[in-house]
Parts: sequence; C-alpha cells; structure tokens
Amino acid sequence: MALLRIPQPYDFALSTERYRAFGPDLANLWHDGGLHRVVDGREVRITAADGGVDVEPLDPQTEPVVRKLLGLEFDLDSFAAFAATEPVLARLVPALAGFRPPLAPDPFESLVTSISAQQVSLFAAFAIRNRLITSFGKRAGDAYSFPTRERLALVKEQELVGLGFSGRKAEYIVALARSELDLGSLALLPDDDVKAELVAQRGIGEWTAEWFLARHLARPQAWPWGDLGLRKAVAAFYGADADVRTIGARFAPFQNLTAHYLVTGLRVHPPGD
DNA sequence: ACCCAGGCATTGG
DNA sequence: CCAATGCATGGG
Repeated sequence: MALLRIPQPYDFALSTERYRAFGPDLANLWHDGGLHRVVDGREVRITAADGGVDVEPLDPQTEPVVRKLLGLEFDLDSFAAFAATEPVLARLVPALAGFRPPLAPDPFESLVTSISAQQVSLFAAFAIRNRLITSFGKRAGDAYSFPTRERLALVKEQELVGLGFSGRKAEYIVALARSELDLGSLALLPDDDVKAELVAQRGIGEWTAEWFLARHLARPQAWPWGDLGLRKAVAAFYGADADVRTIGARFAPFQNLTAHYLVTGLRVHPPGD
C-alpha cells in the first residue's frame, strides 16, 4: 500500500463516477471499491486513502500513468477561485468539492474511445468498446489493457464490424492505427495545431479533437461545444437559449474544467435538487 | 416497431 | 456557407 498524495479536497468516488455511469469500463474498471487499470501488463489498483489514493503497485512505471489518469495536472485551486466569481459555478463547484476530472492516459486510446462514442448513446458506446477491449486487449487481474495501436493496425475492418462498429467507424479506427501520425508528439503543439493535425484524419472532427485536448492533453481552454452532454448541461444550468459555443468565452481560461464540472454536475447535482 | 443517442463524411444546393 | 442522408447498437 503506497500513498499517492493528491491536493485536498479530493473525492475519489465522485471523480471516477464517469467510469460507472454508463456501465463498466473494462479498461478503467471500478471493482471492489477501487479503480483497476493495466499498466505495462500489470494490474494497478487504486483505492481511496486519507490525503490521496493508495496505489498498488506504485513505482516509476505506474506513477506517471496514475497521475495522468487521476488528472493531477489540473490546478483546481485556481479554478475554484475563478468559479467563486461566476454565479452558476459559485454554487456548482463547491457542491462538487473534490471532483478532479480523470484523463485518458494514452492518446490512441483517447481517440478510439471518442470514435466509438460518436453519434451513439454512451451505453451503446461502452458495450461496443468493451467488446473491442476483450477481443484485442490483454487481461491482467480484473481489468484489461486497452488494445494497442500496433494490434489494431493488424485487424481487418470486418472484425470490428463484428463487434458492433459501423463499417465507417471500423475504417476510421484501422486507418488511424496504420497512419503515420505521431500521436505522442501532439502534446508538444499548441491547441489549434493539435486540432488541425487530428481533423485531417478521417473520422476525427471538431468534437473528437476537442475531447482529445480536454481528456488527454488536459488543455485548460478546451471546450467541446458540440458535445450533446455539454449542450444538455449548459441548457440546464444557463437556460435553453444559451449559445454553447460562445458562452465558453465566459469561462476562459478554465473552459475544460468548467465543461467537466457542468457535465458531471448535471448527473450528480442537477440544478434545483 | 419505432425513436433517440456525448458525430462524421458525403452529396447537393 | 448550410441542409439532408446513412450508419449500427442499446435503451426507452
């Protein structure tokens, strides 16, 4: 049992709610009171602890992944100070005290996850994605590693169609896996350049690129304004006639955290409850 | 049997 | 620039 300190307050269960809200996520598995994820072929178990989380095993391989997964790079103190100046967030952010948005540790996983969620309900997306994971990932303990880019570069599109992907999505995923794009190096580019590189790929549009900036790169100003969940949340908290795209400017430079708080807030602390 | 769901590419004005 | 269309599955 090794303690990974996290700035307080931190609510581990609230922060990981997204991994349970739409069914199990086999690559980020909530089981037995903890979050399980496979890192370099080993299962890592993360559980709530005083002052942070217990991580087993915690070593130089697993620590950076867990730090990314738990969103340690977000500066929640600055966000809370900003939120106090904005009427809706002034109520919502304290109500979600300790919520630290989790991130996708791997860029390829982040993109494939988003592609799987395009257009369909998140329940359908989780089901299809889990079939991808059990088919091409590797089990370690209770959880599975997400299928690697190298593995998915070898599949036939028809194999993915057999899992429930549309023919188009199967084509997008295989082509992305086989593409020349260096996903790791995107972290070095400014937001607009990341988006331009991603949108040039078939199957990746504005929505997927914004969520990549938000959920993988933790870019403060990412604002997935086209997202249906964010649209519902903005409508609920700011009124049905609010313009989702332009209201983002009000939250600068904390659009990303605002989006996460609004979307999660709608599920666990909707307005007027 | 419908209808919608955390999009996107394609086609045609 | 904008409107219409097909896509595959899960849940209501």
